[in-house]
Order: sequence, then structure tokens, then C-alpha cells
Amino acid sequence: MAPQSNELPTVFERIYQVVRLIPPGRVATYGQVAAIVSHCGAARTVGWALHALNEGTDVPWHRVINASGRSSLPNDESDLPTQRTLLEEEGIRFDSQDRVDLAIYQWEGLDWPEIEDLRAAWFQT
DNA sequence: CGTATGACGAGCC
DNA sequence: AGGCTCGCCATAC
Repeated sequence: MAPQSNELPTVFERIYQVVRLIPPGRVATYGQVAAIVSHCGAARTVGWALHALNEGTDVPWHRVINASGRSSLPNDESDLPTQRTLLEEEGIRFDSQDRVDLAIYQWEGLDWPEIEDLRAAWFQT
């Protein structure tokens, strides 16, 4: 959803759009999302975008973890469910070192034509 | 407008 | 395998 009708979506909005495509029970890495959004070194920006979300968001931020298979969130002292809990509720298992097996759970991503479609809309090419 | 700061990641020990 | 360094890039200030 663009802020103004004739304005291109911001980087954050493009990131959110991609994260919404991650199916339940799967995870993606920050770098993986960044690659689809076409900012190959911008994994940190994905983290920044997710950090900016508020509680009631419809963006499944918890499905994005780091390339080591771990949650990158600092220890939150809130009562909200942790990222791990949210993922476990979707059937994802963590190993004894708090790691997700990416070989099993990583989202396969998008096919090239789908990526092209997204970018065409984003950049009006 | 320069600097600092991240929910990162690849490469090297 | 695990820790460190350095590069990345959009924001914040």
C-alpha cells in the first residue's frame, strides 16, 4: 500500500510486502528478503524495517531470522510472546542451541517471474 | 549535510 | 564450529 496514489512504495513498504509472502511454518533470512527487494547488501535495512513495526501489524515479522538460523531480537522483557514461541506455534522446531534448521524450514523464496512482477510494480518499469 | 547506528552477512582466521 | 572484522544501506540526529 503506497502512501500516496502516485508515489512509489518506500523501501520499508516493499520489505513488508515481501515478508507477508512468507508462508506460516517457514522462515526467511534478512538477506533473503533484501535480495528480493533488490538491495543486495541491505540485510540490516530489513531488520530496521521490521524493528519499526508496531504490535498490531499484519506483517509476519517473526518469520524472519538471521542467516545462522537464530532470532536476532534482543531479550525483551515484555509479556508479548517471543519470536521463538510464535514460530513454535507454527510447528517450527528449535535445536538445543536455539537454532532453526534452515535446510528444513527456509522459505524457498520467489521464482524469477514473480520477482520481476513485483519490481515492475515498484519501479514502474 | 556528515556521523552514528542497527532484529545483517560473507569471509577469514 | 564459533568469534572477529569489515562492508552494506536506510534512517536518526
